[in-house]
Amino acid sequence: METETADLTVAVQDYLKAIYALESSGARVTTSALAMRMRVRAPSATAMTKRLAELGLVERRPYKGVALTPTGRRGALEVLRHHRLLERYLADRLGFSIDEVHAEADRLEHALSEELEAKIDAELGFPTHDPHGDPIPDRELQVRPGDDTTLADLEPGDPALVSRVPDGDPELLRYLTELGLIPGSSVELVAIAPFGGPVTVRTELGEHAISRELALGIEAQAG
Amino acid sequence: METETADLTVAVQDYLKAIYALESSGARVTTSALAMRMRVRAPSATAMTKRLAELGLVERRPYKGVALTPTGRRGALEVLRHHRLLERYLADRLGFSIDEVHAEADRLEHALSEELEAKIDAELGFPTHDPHGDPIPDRELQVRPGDDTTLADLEPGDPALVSRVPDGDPELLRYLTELGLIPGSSVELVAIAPFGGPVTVRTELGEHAISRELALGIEAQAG
DNA sequence: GCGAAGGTTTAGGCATCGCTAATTCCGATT
DNA sequence: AATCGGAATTAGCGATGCCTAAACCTTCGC
Repeated sequence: METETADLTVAVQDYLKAIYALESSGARVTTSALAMRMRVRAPSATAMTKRLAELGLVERRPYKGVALTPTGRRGALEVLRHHRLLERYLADRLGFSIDEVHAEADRLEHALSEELEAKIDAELGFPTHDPHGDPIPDRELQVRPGDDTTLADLEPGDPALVSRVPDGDPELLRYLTELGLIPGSSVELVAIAPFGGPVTVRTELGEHAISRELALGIEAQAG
Repeated sequence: METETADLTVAVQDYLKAIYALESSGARVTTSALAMRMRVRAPSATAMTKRLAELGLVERRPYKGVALTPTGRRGALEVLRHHRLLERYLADRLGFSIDEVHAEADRLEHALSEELEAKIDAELGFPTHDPHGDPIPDRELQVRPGDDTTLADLEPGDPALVSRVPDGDPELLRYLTELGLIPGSSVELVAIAPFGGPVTVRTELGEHAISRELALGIEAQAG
């Protein structure tokens, strides 16, 4: 009897998602990082990593951190697929804006059956990316990697298209919407100030200066 | 600070829904009836009715049963509205069949935000009934009453339209689908056998005999 | 190499929601 | 009116998942 993702509690699924995200960002998955992301105290995170280890979902090294097992990774990707498909659906079919979809999807993702997942996938024409530009794992849970070119990597004057923005912060997403810096928008680098200074870009909505860190969080590709 | 439906736990919302259904069916809401419907043991139901009473959602008379307070009824109707709107949406927009929508909606109803509820409602054109013919409480949580005419109340030869079928039992709903006895189908009473015997009806899919009890569970109106 | 600082874990609790076993209550029958 | 059967409740427990307080480990700076 295999552990089915559907049988995992909501909390377990949320932790898997968080651990996957932390692993993806390259950092070691420490108790404190996990607790921070889950908005939970450290002892709660410790307790949960023990449970995850018992369930065979993570490899746990006390005082060092955790790493997803293949089973754990599969669970995380399943939840991620649900989440991103829902975001795409809410944006395309129900008129939600890019800053609203994340919170809605967080609520719905755990209540999605495999049948509904499949129907939504088909109805949308098997989309590959969510409204923030994050890749949607396919039915085999394969994820296409992004190409990692950020606004700060562009050459001045080269036309490009925004392909990915940070998800999860509605304030930021509303700000980026005002700037015309959401996936699909055309953008052109104007200047990058030295010494880690701001990055100036021109979009359909005008010229804007944004911080270097923000620019590094926005991906774009030539086009 | 009022108790918001959204703050109620999933279990509490499910109990409210069950109590509302039992009250609607006219029966006294006893511990055992509630436990049966919730697929839970009696002591669990007792414990929960205590919690509901503390939350001001039911009036509890030990050894007698419970009755929803106005607040409790509001909570139940809110969940019911979510449930039936979702059923309508799943059937109309995602191609689910009438026997599948109930289980899906049961999972999704607790994860529905007020915003998503409103968008679905508008997208569907403010529907008044779910696919089984059950009325959807409107935004003010008002429920239009059905007119209670069942197949067994028809006069032989009178044309009628099926308006409501029992929800929740997929097997039964597949059977009714095969018979052409789902909401919107035209139907005509052929005969009612005496002594509580079967009821024979003609639908677009032919002539069928069904039990008296089932006929009493299917509503139809002249047309 | 040692000790302080900070991150991690253990210990002990609380809320929710289910269970079984045992007890109590209600009402119907005699 | 007493009794008996079935329904309802109480008692006590387990799993999940959060918390605070206290103890513990690791590591970094000296």
